[in-house]
Amino acid sequence: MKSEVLLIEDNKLFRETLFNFINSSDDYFCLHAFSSCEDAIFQIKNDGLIPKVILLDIGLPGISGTEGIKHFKNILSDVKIVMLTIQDDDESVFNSICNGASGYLLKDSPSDKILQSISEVLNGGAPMNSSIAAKVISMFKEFIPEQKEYNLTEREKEVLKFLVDGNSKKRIAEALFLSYHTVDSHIRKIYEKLEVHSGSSAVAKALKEKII
Amino acid sequence: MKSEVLLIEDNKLFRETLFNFINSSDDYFCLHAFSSCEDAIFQIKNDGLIPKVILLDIGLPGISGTEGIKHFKNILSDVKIVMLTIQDDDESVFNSICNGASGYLLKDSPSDKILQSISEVLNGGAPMNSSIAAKVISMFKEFIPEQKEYNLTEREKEVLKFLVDGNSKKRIAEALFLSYHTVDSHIRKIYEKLEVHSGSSAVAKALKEKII
DNA sequence: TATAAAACCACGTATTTACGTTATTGAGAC
DNA sequence: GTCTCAATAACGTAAATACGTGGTTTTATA
Repeated sequence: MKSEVLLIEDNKLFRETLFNFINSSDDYFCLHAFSSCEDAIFQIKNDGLIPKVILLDIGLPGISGTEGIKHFKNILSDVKIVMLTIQDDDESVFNSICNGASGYLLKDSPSDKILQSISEVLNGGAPMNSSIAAKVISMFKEFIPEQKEYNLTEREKEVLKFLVDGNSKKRIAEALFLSYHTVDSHIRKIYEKLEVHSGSSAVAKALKEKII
Repeated sequence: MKSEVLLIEDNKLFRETLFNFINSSDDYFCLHAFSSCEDAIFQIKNDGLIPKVILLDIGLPGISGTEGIKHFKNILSDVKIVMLTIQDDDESVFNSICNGASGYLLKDSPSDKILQSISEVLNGGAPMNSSIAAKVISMFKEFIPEQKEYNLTEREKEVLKFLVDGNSKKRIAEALFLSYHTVDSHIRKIYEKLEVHSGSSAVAKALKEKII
């Protein structure tokens, strides 16, 4: 049985071309093609459409593609979303990922790529070309701070974890079967090495710099 | 002029096959193929090889591919690295990205994909198949926790920021020209809303869930 | 085998925190 | 026009914290 694909694209020519192309394929059919998220959301809610895949233009008037993802994920929990994008809109690609899009298809992709992408998202993949992938990697890399080395010992890291989890010295001592004083002295060492003077600061540093 | 590609792969058959294949191509040549990072590093340092691209097996004895990236990036600042990988080693893929690899090539990729990947990394892309891309996205998504809504007021968020920066109530009061008691009462509200009972816990929650 | 480092423990104390309770003022909601 | 909530402020206290200063034992490692 063919899987239903839903298309949302404001450019009439592109929409109709893509619509016809998908319907001429062996594996997919496209019952509806909309020019806005609003229209699509309305129809999904009223007619109970349950598409497997949505091809969603990233730059739409009204509710943008990026925003639309959230709505569609909300009303169609299992739907896979492939963004239709042009090169060079990092911010949108990033936000689309955050909102739960699966794939990224350049609007000028050859038509076989389009069917291939649909098939790939249905198999749990995240199709995107290498240039978009490079952007994704570079954007996400900013979220992974490279950690400085504070030369914490294993024990100190262990205690620090407990601190991060909000435990008091007393509780840590109990959990590790140690005297309160020992925990206290470990924490002093931690403060010294991290150059802080309070538990909160230690926790902040541990989390910000991914020490733990 | 052909671009030099360096190959590091411990499986003899695969190494030689790939070596010959690349050398039969129009655009690239492979002067050297090594079976370990150690060998490659030694030769690069001694013979002054300056490859443009390194095809690097992820699972190598001795210095692993993942670790090797750091060495190669160190001695060859402009080199692009494409990892040769088998499916299902999330951890390695993730670490490779962190260490600066650009592309990911499945070992069973068709040979034209190999040349295409080399060309793509040389053009700044990050070639990878959709299944690896899906893994990359899901791994990185863990670094972007979606924030719950705790309904902190602007003032409370402001105070929380100061807490995260390691300030005591007294200092916060001074900084915001407030009475100690006011700050204290803001912090109580924050604790209540975040459901915590200490500054450390509030800081941890603020950072972990990107409230701030 | 010296010797450094880590892990363990203790006493004391000034300071800070967490939290119970109460209260005034102003802005926006209904 | 009342009512809720944010923001401000205060008093008190038990508990926890940060840190000075001391010590022992174990474990690498030079």
